[in-house]
Amino acid sequence: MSEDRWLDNRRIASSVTLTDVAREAGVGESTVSRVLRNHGSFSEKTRERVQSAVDRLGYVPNKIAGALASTGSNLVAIIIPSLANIVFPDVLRGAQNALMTAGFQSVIGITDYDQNQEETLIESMFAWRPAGLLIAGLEHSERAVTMMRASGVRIAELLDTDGTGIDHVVGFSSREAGRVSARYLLARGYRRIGYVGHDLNRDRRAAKRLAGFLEILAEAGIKLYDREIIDAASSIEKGRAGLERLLSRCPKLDAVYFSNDDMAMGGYFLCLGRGIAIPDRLALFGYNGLDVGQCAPQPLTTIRTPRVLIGECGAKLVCSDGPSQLIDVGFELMQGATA
Amino acid sequence: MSEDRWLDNRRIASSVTLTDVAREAGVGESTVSRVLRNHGSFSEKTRERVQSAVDRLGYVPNKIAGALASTGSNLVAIIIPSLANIVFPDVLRGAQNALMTAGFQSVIGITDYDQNQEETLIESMFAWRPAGLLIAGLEHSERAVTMMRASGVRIAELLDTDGTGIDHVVGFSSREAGRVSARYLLARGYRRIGYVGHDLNRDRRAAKRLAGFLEILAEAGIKLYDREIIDAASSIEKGRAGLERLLSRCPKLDAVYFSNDDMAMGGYFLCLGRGIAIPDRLALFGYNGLDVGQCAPQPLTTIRTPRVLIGECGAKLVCSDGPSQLIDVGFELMQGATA
DNA sequence: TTGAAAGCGCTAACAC
DNA sequence: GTGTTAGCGCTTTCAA
Repeated sequence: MSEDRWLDNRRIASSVTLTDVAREAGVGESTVSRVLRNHGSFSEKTRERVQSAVDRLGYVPNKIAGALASTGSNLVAIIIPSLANIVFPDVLRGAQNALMTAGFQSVIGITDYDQNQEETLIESMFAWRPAGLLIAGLEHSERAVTMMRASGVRIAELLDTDGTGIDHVVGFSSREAGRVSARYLLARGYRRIGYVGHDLNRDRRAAKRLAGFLEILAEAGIKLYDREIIDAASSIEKGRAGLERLLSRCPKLDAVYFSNDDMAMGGYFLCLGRGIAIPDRLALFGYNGLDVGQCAPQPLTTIRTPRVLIGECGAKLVCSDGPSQLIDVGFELMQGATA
Repeated sequence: MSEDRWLDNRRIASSVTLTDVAREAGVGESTVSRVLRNHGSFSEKTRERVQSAVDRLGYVPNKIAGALASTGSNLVAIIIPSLANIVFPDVLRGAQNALMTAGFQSVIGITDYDQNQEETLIESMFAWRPAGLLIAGLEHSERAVTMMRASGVRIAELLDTDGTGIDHVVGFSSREAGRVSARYLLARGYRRIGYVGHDLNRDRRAAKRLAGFLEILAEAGIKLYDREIIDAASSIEKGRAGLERLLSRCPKLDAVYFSNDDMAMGGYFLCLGRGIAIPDRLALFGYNGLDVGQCAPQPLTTIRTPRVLIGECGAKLVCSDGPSQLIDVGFELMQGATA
């Protein structure tokens, strides 16, 4: 250990340095560095001596120093709104998977759907000079956009293609998902259609879906029968409560469009409990294509979104250089038994 | 910008340094550092000049350099087996929340339930000299334990208390959860009890629950009627398939203990679809206390685990110094309508 | 209250 | 194939 370090109790264990290894192995520092990174040339004999010194000392390279010296880290920043909505763990999973494979590590931040928080996070992540940034959505504060542009860091904006991106964009059109849902319900003959949703000010993509949905209804000369918006994050319980309230106001509804599958499952459970016949008495339409909906006795009619794939694609783009890309991964309408 | 940097196109934008700020503000580097960290003394006038220079230049402090100089980062490593099982996003959520509040950033790693992978991750995270490490479970490879011990990094092992920890431990006894479940079913009079579970070699805590469950059955002189183990991660679909197979072998079962709520929901859906009366014809018992189970027409009888809390506690412990603690957060049996 | 200077542990020329 | 040396951008004494 570097002499004076013996005095510092707290850090003895973790402060074996490359210099120590070099001394132990009886070679120069740069030689150790070369061997460890397997870069440049050295003899087999040297590699063995270094390796054995590393093992003997229990040396763990200090990436902080490494990153500073080589101006570049293997960190990739990921910024998402929440972990409570399954969408984001799924995206994260795809991203993590691709990143680890490529030798990157992810630093994550949660905005709680708050643009100020997002701004703060971007700044503090950039302070680590990440190799890339994956971020949910296309809507950011002006300052956030400026920072991202100025950073020189590769960016991938995920989950949405309705708008303009900064660098890479991977997702699909939420508006179009809403449109497709509306066309489907209309084609099946439903006319007294209600909506049960959650906090649209925060979940911008849910708002876009509803906008697309209403657009098609309007084209068909139909207006939404009624809507029930819950001022909270989406959940099964909120979906149940929302539909309950909506039905008590409008018993004549023949179909309900939900802001996502969680909400729709709540509605489904309500109907099951009350003996409301699905889809004859009431049709239900969700969004996301979650397992829970697909395994129910009557699979939920919904739209499946390739969340894991989006994370993967974004991660790959950000790790490789090349021109900015816009990748529309699409979505798929799953005809179940609820609409 | 530092003169020679003008030549390096790729990094112009992000390479305003503290030196640049000092020059722009007409003060010394250490003064800028003090102002930025709000530490040490400086005049109000100076703070304004520095702040304005920072804004003008769009300076973002380089934490890599900062961490190297001060030997200490604000990074906390989090290592979990998976993101596909809701348990871990929940733990992560709790941890993230506490960490951000305390000014830390989290670097996450996924082991995919693989101890070698875990070992590799621990090593590469330690290379960033994190302030702490949150890791799921108490079972690690020998080398992993050695590295954790030697690192000097504060560790919190989460979700399990059945075993010996390295530093802090936050969780509850999985064995005891299994025992409580068995006692409950026995007390309700069930005797022909089956088990439907997922890959126990990988999910050690599920294995411990089953062990506790069997222990109580054995004490009562009862043996498990039959079991169906699916060699895959838990999911609603696998739960359904598992129960289906089990029932075809043992139509006389009167209760089934599932490895978790996902699996149990699959079983629940199977019964719903087949018109199997719950709990009279067949009782179902889960684990985790997920929303989906609690919102079903017949709430699932299960054990609620304080996942978010565990993440929070672990994070707080790791960020503050103090003696190693063992915190048993307990769990709660939720009597639903399925058993 | 402020500045100068010596590192933090590593990488990357550049000699040899 | 290997060692020497000059930084990377910051924090931290220590004087002034």
